[in-house]
Amino acid sequence: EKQPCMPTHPQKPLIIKTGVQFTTKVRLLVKLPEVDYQLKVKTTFDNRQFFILTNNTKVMDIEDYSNGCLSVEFRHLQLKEKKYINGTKGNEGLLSVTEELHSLSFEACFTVQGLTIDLEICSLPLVVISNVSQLPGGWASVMWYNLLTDEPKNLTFFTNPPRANWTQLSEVLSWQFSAQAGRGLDKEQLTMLGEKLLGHHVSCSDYQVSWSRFSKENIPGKSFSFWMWLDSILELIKKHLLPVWSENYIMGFVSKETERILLKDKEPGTFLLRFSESHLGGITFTWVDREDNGEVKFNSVEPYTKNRLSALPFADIIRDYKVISEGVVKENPLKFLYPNIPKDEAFGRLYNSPPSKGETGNSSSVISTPPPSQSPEPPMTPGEFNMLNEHLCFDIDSVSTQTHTKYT
Amino acid sequence: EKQPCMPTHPQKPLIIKTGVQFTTKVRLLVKLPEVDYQLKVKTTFDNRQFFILTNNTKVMDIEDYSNGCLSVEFRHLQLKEKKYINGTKGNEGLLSVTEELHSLSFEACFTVQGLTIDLEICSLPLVVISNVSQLPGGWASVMWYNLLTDEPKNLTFFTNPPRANWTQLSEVLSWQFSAQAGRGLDKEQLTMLGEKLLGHHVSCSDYQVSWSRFSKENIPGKSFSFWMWLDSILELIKKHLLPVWSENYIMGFVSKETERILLKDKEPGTFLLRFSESHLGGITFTWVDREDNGEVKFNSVEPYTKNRLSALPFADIIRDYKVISEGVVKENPLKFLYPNIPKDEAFGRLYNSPPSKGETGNSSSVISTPPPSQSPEPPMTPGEFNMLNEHLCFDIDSVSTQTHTKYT
DNA sequence: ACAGTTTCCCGTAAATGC
DNA sequence: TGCATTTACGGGAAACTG
Repeated sequence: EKQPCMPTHPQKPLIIKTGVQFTTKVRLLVKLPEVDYQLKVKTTFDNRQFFILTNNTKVMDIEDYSNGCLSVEFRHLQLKEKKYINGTKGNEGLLSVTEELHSLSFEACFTVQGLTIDLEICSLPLVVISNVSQLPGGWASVMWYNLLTDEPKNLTFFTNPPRANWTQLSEVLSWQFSAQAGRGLDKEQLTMLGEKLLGHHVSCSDYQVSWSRFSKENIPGKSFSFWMWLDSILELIKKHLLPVWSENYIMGFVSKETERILLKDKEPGTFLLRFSESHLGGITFTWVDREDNGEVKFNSVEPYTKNRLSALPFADIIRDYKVISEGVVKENPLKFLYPNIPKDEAFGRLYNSPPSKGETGNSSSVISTPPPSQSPEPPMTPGEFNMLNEHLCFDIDSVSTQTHTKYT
Repeated sequence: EKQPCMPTHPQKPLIIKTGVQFTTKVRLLVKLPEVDYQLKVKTTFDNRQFFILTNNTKVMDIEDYSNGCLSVEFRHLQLKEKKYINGTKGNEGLLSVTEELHSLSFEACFTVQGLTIDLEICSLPLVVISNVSQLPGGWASVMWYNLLTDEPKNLTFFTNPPRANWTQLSEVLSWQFSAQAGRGLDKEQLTMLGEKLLGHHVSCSDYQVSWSRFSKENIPGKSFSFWMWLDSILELIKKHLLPVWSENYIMGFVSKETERILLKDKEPGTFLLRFSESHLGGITFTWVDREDNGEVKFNSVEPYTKNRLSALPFADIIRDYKVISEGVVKENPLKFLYPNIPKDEAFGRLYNSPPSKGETGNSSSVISTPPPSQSPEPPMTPGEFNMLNEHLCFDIDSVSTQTHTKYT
């Protein structure tokens, strides 16, 4: 048999894609008095809509490392959709796929001292998707559930999802960046996000955000929701901007107005990096310049998307950027990363390829001090997050209402 | 049932990837006297190594358009490898996967006028692969087989594959470019290829090329074979250079020496486009320049690969190319496409995006006359090629030795 | 250890279904 | 018809296997 094959989407547990292998583990916390026969556990999925393609029964084993408690790990489980479920779908058609919550159940039956014990336990709510394009939507659901309820198993949560306080939500968002991209969001960045989501109410009081506003309805004038937009940025960072982001060189979330306010009094050639608000997964830079008549001028480039960034890393783009106007090539207009860090001091050690053939650009390796990192407390702590990441992990006796005991 | 889902790799018939759907069709050319019952056909694959996952039995139908002859089209067929075939693999382990030839068989049995007729027919040799990365190798096999034998079914062809005359082979190669990229190869291009493959013997006589030299052994000093290299170029053209190639603006196959001979007496700024010989799927340009002291100088860029070309189309790269040396930006050094076509006249109408922000570059749309196209006769004509492309198509009575008749 | 081969699965495009 | 969802499969990478 094969070995590792981690669960689906290592960064996003509790989301299972049909046809893709996942792993789950059950541990029996109560110590059974001398169960000398093999304790079989059976996993089943949901009620109607999906089923487990692969072998779903295994025998519990003593965990070698810990104190002899029994556990089973199911590997290579795979979900498939049931076809022809007499007409209607399992869940009411009002919810989107990523709002439908499912659960994995584990059953075991054994006899101790004349008692037949029937254990059943089921997982936290799971989201099932059929394509990775549904992953952001699924993850939005997991976050919302996690943030707003303590119920271990409320599969109808999204029929009437509660609102979230912006304070709580912003912590979750910062945590996403922290856990996935190595650096959370600071107050200013969160303020911009809050205003984007709620208008300028944020400052007044602790406003509430609806589920729909967060991840279902489109941002006015755009063709994507707030979360889709934010997640596209997270993905861009993960794939192409990790060092630049974790060094805190990307201000990222700044409105155009704020950007101008920040830049206008700065040295010409001062620039900052921000994420595109009009396109998914784009990053751009804006620099300030002074006209001959002394007037302040702002310039930006078309956002760079993953396509362009996979051809040339962002740091190199910054190093090599040139403006050519009216047939004259000017020198690189990017001089100081806001507020006033000389470009090469900030990006020097992030440059990758040598400057493109015959290019200017100083690639000396000035080492910049990594700025101090600090993170707020999130609703889901990084420890919890990591644990979830490890496996979908359940402890049988922790959900005691699920344990039925009957007498022989 | 679903509809189109063409066979695997539309451009490369006779290659089937496991787990990917393909289509095949059988037609009964003899007109049967009044067969009033349903004529069932069964498809089977090979003997040992693979099997057809999906439904493999269908009833023949009268083709609506033609003259009432019977045919079946199998759709959504899928191949899967048989596991545990008692120790050894089906074919001797000496051959690589792409050299193992397989066949699809069709069987039908019916009774006419007291005779039980047992029809069996089988396909041309097929190559089975498990990953698209094996496609070039598989296609090499198909070409070699097609070029060097007329036997309809010699599954052991590659245990001792014959050599090919360079004259024949070069026609096949040109045909690949013609069929897949819209323009074949001219004499000069083929000469360069011949020399690459055989050293400088080509000119002397009609040299023979071994199968191994063509697609198995690496080019000296490289980590890929001749065909892998050539096919990587074909793929690059198909994906990123189609218009430029079909307009004949890519000389492509020129040795560095020839390149210098061609360019040295030309106007400074004359450039030509050639494919990288050191890396798979790369294209570069070389231009001639004159130093202050009058000495001729040649410059080239690092090859552009699919990654870079998917970020910016090649024509735009040529338009926007600038050299920056010692802090001074010079104007675009590319002036005339060899021999003497003004750059914008050649590429003008192929420019895509507007020149990058504040860029020079004349994007006026000068229409260039498409150069006359001429193609040599190939071993496999384009008509034949297209027919193969349509479906794997067999006519039952065309392989009469496969028809067994027995009496009741 | 390693090369040839297969498996895995993301991400895009196309097909399907509602 | 249009949108939500699923299926298809190329392509890169990891896993497997002799």
